[in-house]
Amino acid sequence: MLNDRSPAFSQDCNECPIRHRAVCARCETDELARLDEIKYYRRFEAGQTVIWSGDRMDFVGSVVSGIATLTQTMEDGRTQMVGLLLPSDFVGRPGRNAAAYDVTATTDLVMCCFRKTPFEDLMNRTPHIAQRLLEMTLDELDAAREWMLVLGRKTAREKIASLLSIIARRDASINLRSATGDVVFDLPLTREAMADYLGLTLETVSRQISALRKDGVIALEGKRHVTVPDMTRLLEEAGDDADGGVFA
Amino acid sequence: MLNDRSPAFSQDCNECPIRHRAVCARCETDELARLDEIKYYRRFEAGQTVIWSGDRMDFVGSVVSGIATLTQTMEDGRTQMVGLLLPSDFVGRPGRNAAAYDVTATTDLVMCCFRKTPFEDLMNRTPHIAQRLLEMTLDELDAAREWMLVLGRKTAREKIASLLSIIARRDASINLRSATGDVVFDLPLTREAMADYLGLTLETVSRQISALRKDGVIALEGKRHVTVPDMTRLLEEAGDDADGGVFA
DNA sequence: CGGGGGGTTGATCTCCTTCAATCAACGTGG
DNA sequence: CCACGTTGATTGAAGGAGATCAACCCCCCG
Repeated sequence: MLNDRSPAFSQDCNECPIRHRAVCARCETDELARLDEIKYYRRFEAGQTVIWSGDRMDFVGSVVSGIATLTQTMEDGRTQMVGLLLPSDFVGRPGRNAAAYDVTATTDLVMCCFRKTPFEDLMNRTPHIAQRLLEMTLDELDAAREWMLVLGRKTAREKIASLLSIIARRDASINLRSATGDVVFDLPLTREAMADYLGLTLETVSRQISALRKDGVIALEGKRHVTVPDMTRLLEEAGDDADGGVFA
Repeated sequence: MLNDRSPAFSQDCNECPIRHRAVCARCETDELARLDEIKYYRRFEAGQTVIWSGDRMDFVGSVVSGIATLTQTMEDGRTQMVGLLLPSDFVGRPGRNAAAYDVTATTDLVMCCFRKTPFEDLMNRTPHIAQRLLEMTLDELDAAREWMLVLGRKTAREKIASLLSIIARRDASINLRSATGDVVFDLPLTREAMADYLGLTLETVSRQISALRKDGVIALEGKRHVTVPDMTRLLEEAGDDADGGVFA
């Protein structure tokens, strides 16, 4: 049961915060109207499972607000996060009946869902949707490949720095730079989730974050609130080219 | 310069070995004709670079025969393979001008290339191409995510077993099972390329292959020719569910 | 014959995991 | 209000999987 404090979201596409970035981004008014007919909102509390790998999936949808993760689990319990879903990201695969991964809400989550079969039909008749979905899927593929470099070749310290860079960059548009020019954000993940993301143990994550703090690369208030005094320095620590990005 | 032994491939789509699996898989005769107008074949020798990351890319295309790799490199030289391109796989991203990865031929390679701008135009007018490309991209994304689990959470031995399983499975359709039911194939990669694939060093690759041989999981003739007496055993070693696959 | 590319094997080192104790923040019930 | 349990995080000590450095082999080719 959701708590009473959750705001009553408008489901009007015109007021939708992800209107211009989600699968529906390129849709015209009439196309939007047809999507509207098959859509419904769903809410999940932090920690709740959206769907289990292998489960029948009768919807696809977009993250409207909050954060969700895609994870894979081996029989012996080892888990690896394979996707981090932020607002506007798409969940589900047209043409597939069962979920391929566990999807979990890591914060309170609102999703705009479409019944799968009608969505598939509509997609086949609406190039604007298919085009946008292709574009988004190609972006995700690039992100996954970037991530493969992180997982395969970076040290624990570089992995942490990479993750912090990604989070900082991802909501850079929305986000806060303090008056002094520092980059400031909250970690949306627990240490354990970060470990699952990076292929590490939560202890190593904790140690490396402490190390980055001691070395002045980041500052922490509480466990989650991060300040980056020098973004270039953080990018160097990540082993990335320290240029060309939003923060150059 | 290509050697004289390379066969003179027909460029007739009707005789194309990847006709039913590549981007053009769903095309009707007339659509195929239009693709034919903007296509040309290119050949590369084993070891040759198809394109460097960052280079201008004025074509996209399909692998017709041979194997290519997608790799990413850090400034200090660490490299990670992020894609393995087999016949029918697609190279390049519509809408992007520069290559995002190094593409290298690991065997002699034949590609069916399309001039990029005309291809993009055609794609926008031909849902059959866009649909197929979406499907292929989603498959690649799944493969990349599978790979992330391998990179992030598996041991060196499991990584090798996983790679062998993938190779065995990938050309299972084409491939050879000996009279005794053994699965038999040739490794298309050097030890170093395997290491770049798996986020290991080539020494570790060599050791783990030797270990699997000593333990009877695989048999080797020469360095590259592999026999798998018991596919289920190999899948167990890979840490995968030992069922549901082609070899079940 | 020499040389080089690809591969194997050995010895040592190190970074990360594993196991474990401790802590802070928070909620709950007596 | 305080004891208690829980959850998320930090820190320490010990061990191990894989990296690193190095020697050597095999085979092909000029």
